[in-house]
Amino acid sequence: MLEKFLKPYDAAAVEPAIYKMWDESGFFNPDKLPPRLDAQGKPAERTEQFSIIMPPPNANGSLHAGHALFVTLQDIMIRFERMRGKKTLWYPGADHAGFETQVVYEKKLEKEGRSRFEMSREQLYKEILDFTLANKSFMEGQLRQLGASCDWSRELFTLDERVVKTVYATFKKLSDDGLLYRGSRIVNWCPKHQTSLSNLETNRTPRTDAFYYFKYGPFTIGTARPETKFGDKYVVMHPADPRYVAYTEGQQIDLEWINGPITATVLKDEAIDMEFGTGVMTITPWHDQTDFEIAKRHNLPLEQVIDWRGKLLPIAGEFAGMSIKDARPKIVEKLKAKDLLVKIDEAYVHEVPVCYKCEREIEPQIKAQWFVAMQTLADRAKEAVQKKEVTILTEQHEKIMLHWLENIQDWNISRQIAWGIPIPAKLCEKCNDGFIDMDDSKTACPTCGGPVVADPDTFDTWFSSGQWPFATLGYPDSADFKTFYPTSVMETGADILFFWVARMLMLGLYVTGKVPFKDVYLHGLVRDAHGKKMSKSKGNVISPLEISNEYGTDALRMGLIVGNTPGTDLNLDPKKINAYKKFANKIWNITRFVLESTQDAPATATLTEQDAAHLAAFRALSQDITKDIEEYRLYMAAEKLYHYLWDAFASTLLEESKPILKGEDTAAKASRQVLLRDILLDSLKLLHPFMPFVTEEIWQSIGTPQNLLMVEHWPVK
RNA sequence: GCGCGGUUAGCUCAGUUGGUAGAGCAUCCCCUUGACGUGGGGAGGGCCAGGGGUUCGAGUCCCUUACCGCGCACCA
Repeated sequence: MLEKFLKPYDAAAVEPAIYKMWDESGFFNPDKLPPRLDAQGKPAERTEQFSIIMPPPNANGSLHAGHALFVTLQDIMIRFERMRGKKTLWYPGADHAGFETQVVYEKKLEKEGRSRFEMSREQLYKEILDFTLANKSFMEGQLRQLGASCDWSRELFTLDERVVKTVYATFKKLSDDGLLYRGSRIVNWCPKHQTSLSNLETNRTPRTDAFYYFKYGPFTIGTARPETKFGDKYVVMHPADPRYVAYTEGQQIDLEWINGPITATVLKDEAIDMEFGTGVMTITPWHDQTDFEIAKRHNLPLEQVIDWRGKLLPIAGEFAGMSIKDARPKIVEKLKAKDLLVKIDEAYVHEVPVCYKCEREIEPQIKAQWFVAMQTLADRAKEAVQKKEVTILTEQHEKIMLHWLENIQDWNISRQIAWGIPIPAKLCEKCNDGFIDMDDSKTACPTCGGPVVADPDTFDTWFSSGQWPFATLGYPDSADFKTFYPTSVMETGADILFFWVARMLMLGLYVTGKVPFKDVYLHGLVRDAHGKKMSKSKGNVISPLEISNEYGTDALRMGLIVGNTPGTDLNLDPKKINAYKKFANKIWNITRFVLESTQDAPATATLTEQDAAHLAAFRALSQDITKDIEEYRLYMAAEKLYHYLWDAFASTLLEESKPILKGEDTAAKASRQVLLRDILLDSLKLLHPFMPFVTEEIWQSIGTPQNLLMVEHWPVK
């Protein structure tokens, strides 16, 4: 009887040593996994592969509960398949997380009273790189604490040269295939962060604003944004609107406007909603998507009214240089003084796009950017989903994905930030054209021969992240790519279904011709005990590392798994974690009892009829659990193990065993001893993917064969 | 506007292909029985949101209503 089982299980004391043992075994690396013993007991090669590419955590902060959840889910899958004899690769990485990290760093600068706009690009890049690399190693330590059995020898950073090369090759391929274009379009401009953003990086928030009605010659126009109206010289109405049949396309009308008399031109366009406002509007093509499209259709001039910082330009006359907020009431005041104000609707509820990071209102601006034409890519991805080349868990998310793919829009992949992969392109200073320059060799514009400068922009992080599965595995030639692509499962948060999963699917299919993963397992958000979203400002953030320290990583993992169905949110309650801490101790004590009771046990025995039935029931349960894991019902498998061990094994079987073990019937006693020992050993195997530390610790202590439990054979064929 | 979910015990949630409901926490009672008091044994508590339908049988499938939530979208 080992001394250590006389004391309660102390997770914090054993976990680091256990992890070290696994790590040093080399078995996280699929190339170093030990051979399997075949039916004849001979070593055999692992022929089937199983691979997961880890969603690379952002190297800009501490791991949060969502990270702990993905580590747990993926580690369970990997450990399960490794024990089942597959060649398992779990590929770890770290994400530079372009915009996200730059925002984090900018906040840090702000606290220090500094600003990115006061430093050179190079300086900013260098500082963020140092910051990121420091965080990266910190974060890796945390992944280890959570038990991640990933292959550290392969770890890749999203700014590593291999990734950049892959990304450049894809950029070039898109261009060669005519799927890439540079164009001046309306982009989502964040005046705080000074960059354009993709549609996914903006949120819409409902707001109540004033809606103004102004006299515009013979018309009354409605607007929520008087500050954009300075250059409005076109007045538009629906061609079928009976109220305005008297006016004809191209008709010119002299009228008094904000800063004096102007000549306005009448346009008819079907984009106008006759029901809205007065059915007449003036257009500001530089700052509105709809207006921009109308302007394009009618070939109208474009003029910027608001600058990149959100201040009015000289076109605004006396209001030039003012912020929107300051200018708006003054403009309205002036129009009122000129008797051009008709009325104000104070309770106009609409939704305005805001930057998803700073929540500042997005200012639509026209800017030349690189765009990827998405329709072809999306069509292929849609086909892959419909033909089940890739299976998305859950069906609900599959529908959401298809819906998104069907309504795909072109993707602006340029960002005006320093922290990212530079776009390998040059811009002409004369004709403003942009062109790809992969080897940085072009010195003149191929269109007009003008002088060129390097494109100062970087790629949207998701453009490179979208290529992560084949970038990590070394497309097209490496052995890893040939062995492990397509990967088995992509396990990630449902919240990045479009940002990441859809892009990986589209780009993976486009570049490699194959889906990047066969199954997609999406997890929901980890919320606090009451279902509230965790946030620093609410003060309800639960740190997985603290939980792990207090209750043990195994308990944390169980708390994250039991009751957590794919695609739905999970409430993390420390009380629940505590229940699984007790469970770890329960297993510890079960072991103690079995060890004490089986010291004089024979190696084998003929099972009594009753014991054979117990064993059969356990075998049936083991098969059930195996099937549950295969079909991604990890929550069911974990709960079944919990109940079997606590209720069936400990409370019932062990209690029932006490008289038998003390009894006179030696055959019955031997049978029961063998039964208890065998079930315990197999239970440890079944439980290992879920609670790797306590099971390995016990395995090492009672050590039948001196192997790591991590690479033992799964007890179900 | 279009699309997608949820509504099960006091609280937070499970319930795999339809076969008369489960967990954790909370509540109440009993137990210093040598594996474990981080325990053991037991109890209470649910017309599974309302209504309709399919079925021998529905929490589970279909329709509908109400409430809550989420995603997408260029209404000035």
